[in-house]
Amino acid sequence: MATHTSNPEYHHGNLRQALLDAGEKLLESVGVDGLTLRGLARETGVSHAAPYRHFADKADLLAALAARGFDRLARALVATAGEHAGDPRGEYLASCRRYIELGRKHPAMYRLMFGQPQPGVGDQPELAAAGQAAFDALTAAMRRGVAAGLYRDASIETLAMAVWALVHGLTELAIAGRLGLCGEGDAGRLSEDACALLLRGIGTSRPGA
Amino acid sequence: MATHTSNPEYHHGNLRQALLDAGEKLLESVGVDGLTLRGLARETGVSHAAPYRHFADKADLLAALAARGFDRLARALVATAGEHAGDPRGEYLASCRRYIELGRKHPAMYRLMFGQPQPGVGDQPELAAAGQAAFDALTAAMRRGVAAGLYRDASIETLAMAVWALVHGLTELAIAGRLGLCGEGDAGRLSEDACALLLRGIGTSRPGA
DNA sequence: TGTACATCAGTGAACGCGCGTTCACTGATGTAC
DNA sequence: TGTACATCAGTGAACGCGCGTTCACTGATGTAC
Repeated sequence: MATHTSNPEYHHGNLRQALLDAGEKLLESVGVDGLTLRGLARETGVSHAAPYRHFADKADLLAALAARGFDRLARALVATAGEHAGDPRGEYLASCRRYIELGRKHPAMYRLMFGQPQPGVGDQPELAAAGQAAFDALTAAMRRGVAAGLYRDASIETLAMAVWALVHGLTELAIAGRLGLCGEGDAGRLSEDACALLLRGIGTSRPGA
Repeated sequence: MATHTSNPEYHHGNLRQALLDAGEKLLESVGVDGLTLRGLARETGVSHAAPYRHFADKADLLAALAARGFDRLARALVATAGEHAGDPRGEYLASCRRYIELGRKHPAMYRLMFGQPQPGVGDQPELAAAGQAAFDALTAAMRRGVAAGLYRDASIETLAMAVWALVHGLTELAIAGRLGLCGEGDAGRLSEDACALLLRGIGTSRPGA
């Protein structure tokens, strides 16, 4: 029952979490392709064999990392919903903004989540569940919008996928440095405008036009 | 002036093209991460040092490969425009469809084009030009639509980026196997509907609603 | 038409590298008595 | 409270691997005379 923090050298106590924390940091500094199990152990101050106590192999570690990313995304969407209860239009715009910001802030993590950098990553049930939860958060938001009469009567799946694809595309293009190729290029404004245009398309109202 | 095809064993004649051809094939069978210079040489039936006659290093080869992808994309968009001259709405829908199909057919190539798999790939001017050409094709299409009164008076950049982000997002999600998570999941129909919804948002007309 | 030579495109041996993974081990921890 | 022991988490040496890249070379080609 005693806490495990007595000796920070040996019997680390929470190596699994520490590895995932370091993994997120390394991911951003060195990219998905540069992330190695050995580098991760180095960063964590542990022998290169230690991670194998907590992860079956590299793909397993990567999947756990990606699952973390989806968790964070889902939580961000749920939080945004809470901040805009009863205002589905505000929720829509804020959710889009938040989604894109999150991806741009952690580009390597975002790409890990949606890439299949290593064969086998997709097989992990923990990862699949986390991804599904993030999509469910988005679907729930669309459902609220339909109930409130914000969106027209297309199927929820179609609405959710259209929105997801747009914000995903904006995020990926921003990460790739291709948002605003024409020069003026305020990527943030472009994203906002694009999301507003889609809202016009999926919405019932005819705001200012 | 004589053709170089006399001896297929030595003095290959067109190794550069052959390497790029093999590169496209390998890309699809083995993925970006699995593509190696040595594997490429093997596939082409040439020693592993031979590619260095034609490419400075691996990043250079990858950049040339990605440039090819953008070339094809640009040409597909231009061809689609030709097939729908005077019908901007038809052009919009056909272009979206064609874009997504092309990406789904060559997922690894598509990801190479928009990823930064190796540091330095983005520095290649040939690649930058090819990417710009593809985007220009899309921008030109939007300009025609505005001239024809199809789209409202948002800036061309905003219109083009909104469309690009949506088709890019749809393509990436499809590649990642995340289009149609809800089960019914006809990814093709979802894509069509999403593009039509955006058209409603960017368009001037109020078709059937 | 024939020979000498410069040029060019490939060859194959070799380099060093860091990786993922395994394995026998050892040090720390907590529990049973 | 004190000792014996099972369990667990980490260590460090070792494995084989395939990679990107270099280099001195050789075989083929085309041109000058």
